[in-house]
Amino acid sequence: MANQLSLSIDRSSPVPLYHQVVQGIEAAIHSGILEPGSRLDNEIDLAAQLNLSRPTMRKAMDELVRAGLLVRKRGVGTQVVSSQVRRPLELSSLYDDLSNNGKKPTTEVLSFSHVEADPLTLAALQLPAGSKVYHFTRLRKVGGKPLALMENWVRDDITSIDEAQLAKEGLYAILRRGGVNFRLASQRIGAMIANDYQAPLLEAEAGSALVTMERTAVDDTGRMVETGHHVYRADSYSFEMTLVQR
Amino acid sequence: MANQLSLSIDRSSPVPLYHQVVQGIEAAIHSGILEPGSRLDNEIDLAAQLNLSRPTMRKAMDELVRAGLLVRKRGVGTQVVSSQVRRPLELSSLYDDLSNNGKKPTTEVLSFSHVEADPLTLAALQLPAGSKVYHFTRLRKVGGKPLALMENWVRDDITSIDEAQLAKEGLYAILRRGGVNFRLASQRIGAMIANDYQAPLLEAEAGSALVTMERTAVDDTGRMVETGHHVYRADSYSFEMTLVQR
DNA sequence: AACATCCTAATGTCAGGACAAACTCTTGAC
DNA sequence: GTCAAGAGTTTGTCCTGACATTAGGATGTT
Repeated sequence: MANQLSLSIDRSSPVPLYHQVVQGIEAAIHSGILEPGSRLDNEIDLAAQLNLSRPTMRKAMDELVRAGLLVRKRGVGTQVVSSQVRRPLELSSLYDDLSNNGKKPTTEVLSFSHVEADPLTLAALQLPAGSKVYHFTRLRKVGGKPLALMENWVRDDITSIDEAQLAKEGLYAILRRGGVNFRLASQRIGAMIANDYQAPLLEAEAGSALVTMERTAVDDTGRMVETGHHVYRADSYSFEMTLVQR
Repeated sequence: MANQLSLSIDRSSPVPLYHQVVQGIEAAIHSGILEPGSRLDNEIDLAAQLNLSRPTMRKAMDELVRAGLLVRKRGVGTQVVSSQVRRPLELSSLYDDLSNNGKKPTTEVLSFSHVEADPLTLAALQLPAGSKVYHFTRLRKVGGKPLALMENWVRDDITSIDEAQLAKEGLYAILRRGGVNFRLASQRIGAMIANDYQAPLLEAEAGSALVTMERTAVDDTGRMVETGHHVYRADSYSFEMTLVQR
């Protein structure tokens, strides 16, 4: 049952070999060369076809299994999963998500200040008393229609932020350029009713449904970098994700 | 900087060695033996201390990094992450989540039928025309208070389901006992306003906010097993999750 | 024809080694 | 005193090899 998925591996590339394999198989699945449900060759043959060792091949397949694209069964083989699934929720900003989907988001900075953090923010970011933070609220629109109302607090000892930057690009892009390597974020998603402040800004009726998200992001040194409270129009936004059993 | 985390590895156990290490370190972190921010010994020493090879040790640490408990940096070492983060959203049912938190959920079956699937359900579960499915709605309460209203469709060629079972335990427990090995699920979380049907059942006022979730679950053979539409009282439920950068 | 048993194929686990790349700290030069 | 070069440490990648475990088909027996 040969399944020639003619990938090419570039051994002089700085991209690790197993990651090249991941990208190759991912592309083959998304382009339809590998159909949902079809079986792959066994690991040993695949490794031999690409002149790789089995551990390297396995590491690549491990990632694809984790991502939910492949399913392995001992004694049987490896199959392309029935597809129709989305990528897992990524550690990215709304701005990135929209840009990647070809949309053109615009940002309106409603307020911006550099102030001493209130006790709740100190706790959320685990900062010592008296620390200053950036505090700002933004309104994000897509195609002229309001989508999200975002309030954020960011520690100020990483990179400086100004209002003009925030209007031009996403918060995460600014922070990444400031040297922040995000590692993880914990977030909570819920719902609420639009209040009298939110409704007109989002051009929604008072009493309509909003999706709420609270998030705190941590960088690779363990610092809490950013915390925020966002609300989205429920008729225009929802969170999609894929859960993988481990 | 020795960091004796006296784990014991049982080589005669059927549990893989790397998984024993994962459990051991996980326990050490949760019990506070390994404090947040503390550095672990390097991989080679750790492997030697436990009489393991480096690849085995690395595989264990890979899992912990993926789970967000550890952070590695080349040339520097491995640290316990600042903690305070929750476990990732698991592929589990509401019933399991509540039971694990010590709550005592009760389930009321509002409707139950075994019927031909409508076109939307056929598409969601990728079934051939004319297939029959179980269709039921349930109301879940905790401490006597309504929390969730759940409508589900389940394919009928896996295991039989009856009303009495659904009142006693969670859907996923029934399916797992029927031989289903869940692999992944894709879900969408959003918000809506309680309508006249939902509000009285959830003992909420009409017009109050609800969290909505739509989910389709896939087993290890690639079959779409179950799809459902759930709504939760926004004042009693929200989705918490940890996102890990990869 | 039905059933239990063996065999094969595939993934799962584990070992040991080698070199590359990145970060830190020290040392040295200016 | 400041900056740059280098050494050492630690993780990242990749290889070869071996055996265990499981699923499913083939085989043989009753």
